[in-house]
Amino acid sequence: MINKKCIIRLLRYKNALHRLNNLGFVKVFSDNLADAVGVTASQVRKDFSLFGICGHKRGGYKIEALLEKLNHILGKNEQQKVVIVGSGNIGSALMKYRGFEKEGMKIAACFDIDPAKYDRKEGDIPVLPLEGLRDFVREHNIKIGIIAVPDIAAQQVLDLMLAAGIKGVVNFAPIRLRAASGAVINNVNLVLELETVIYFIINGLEKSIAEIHEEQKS
Amino acid sequence: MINKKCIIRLLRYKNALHRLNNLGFVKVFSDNLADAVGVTASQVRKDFSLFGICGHKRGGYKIEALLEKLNHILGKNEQQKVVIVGSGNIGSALMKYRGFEKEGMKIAACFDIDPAKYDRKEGDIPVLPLEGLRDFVREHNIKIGIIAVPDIAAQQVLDLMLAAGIKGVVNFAPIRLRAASGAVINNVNLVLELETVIYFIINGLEKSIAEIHEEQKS
DNA sequence: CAGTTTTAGTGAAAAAAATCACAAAACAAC
DNA sequence: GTTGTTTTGTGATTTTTTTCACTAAAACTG
Repeated sequence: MINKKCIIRLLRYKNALHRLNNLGFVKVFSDNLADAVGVTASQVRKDFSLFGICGHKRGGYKIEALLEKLNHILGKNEQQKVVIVGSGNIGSALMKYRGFEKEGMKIAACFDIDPAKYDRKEGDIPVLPLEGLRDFVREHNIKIGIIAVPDIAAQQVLDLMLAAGIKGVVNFAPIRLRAASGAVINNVNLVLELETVIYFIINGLEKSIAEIHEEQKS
Repeated sequence: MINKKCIIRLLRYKNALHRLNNLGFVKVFSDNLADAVGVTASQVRKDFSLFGICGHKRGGYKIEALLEKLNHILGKNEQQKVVIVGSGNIGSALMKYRGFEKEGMKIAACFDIDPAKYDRKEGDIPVLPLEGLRDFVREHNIKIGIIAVPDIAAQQVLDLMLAAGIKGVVNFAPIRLRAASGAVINNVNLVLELETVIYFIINGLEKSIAEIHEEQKS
């Protein structure tokens, strides 16, 4: 009964709660959260019920307490270190993107095969030769990697990562990578995200579908 | 019975077929495709069945014919023009990303409020003042937009886009935007993609979940 | 304090999605 | 041309996910 989709919704609730919290709100009702995340109020309550989270009849949920519970369920936020492989467009955008830090993730380094990309300047996130991946990952005990290389190289990079000891990967190459047993792979295909929207628009299905909602991970 | 998820799978099949085609293959079996896309062979056949696509018993599917049928169902590939709003990390990465062109999409222009970002050099994708969005969209009859601005500005940008006549949006700001009726919004939350992987790793659920697979669009 | 309203919590029901299982067609081998 | 094998196509079944419908607690109202 407790499944991927449910976990993903919990993560979304958490994010939404964060935002509400920063805005100074103290409590929420199931339908506020539902709204923020794009599901029904029933769904929110059922999800919480599944994890034994309970609020107050007529009083909703205390945001702070709720966040605490969610953090507990989702695994407390010790900062996770992440490496990126591929310092092209997407890789370097992710390197510079501030959003990860905010949520307690740190990009420890980026790796590339192109010496022109190398960067060891103090203050920058280092861009290092791919050969160093294995040692770096081991030394820093890194579990999570991001693949931002062309599709042709993606499988090879994945193999390297897994060999180095990485356990979870977000793959931005437009090819589905398969998880070896014991690893988690989340394939994110940017082109597909756009194509999906295009499909619904050119086929005039706007009416029927206000929201496309799905996730793809592996 | 014909739903979003199914459409998304069709798009994936199409992408996979493209790849196989380029590799010189001429026919596929349902299980090849299943493999490439990460579903079961039954699923592939059922999806095809739903759209009246049929192959040859024992002979599988001719890739070329299949692609043609899929293109027909998914709306023939006339090149779609797209605008981006936000010329920051993600926006400029997407601008430079070659993957869109390959699939018949063209980034017509990018818009920003920061004059330092403006770029009208011949050969580059132009980066223009946000004020010009409305006219540009109308003039070029653009239906699809990408939001790559900070969360705080996202809703405002969406409103602008919709007012200009854009019908479908991919939103990279880490906040869920709601579709006005008649519009399609696909929220892509990069941080969440990473968080999801982290969750499954730190909770040691690798065994149970080889693949996280879902999409979220709105 | 009795009545009214609001909102959580949850088992039951419904809907949606995926899988199974098997018939039918196509081809191969002999 | 009979037998055996492979692979599609699809109705039936199962599983999963979502929604419904109702109870009960809490908080207001006057």
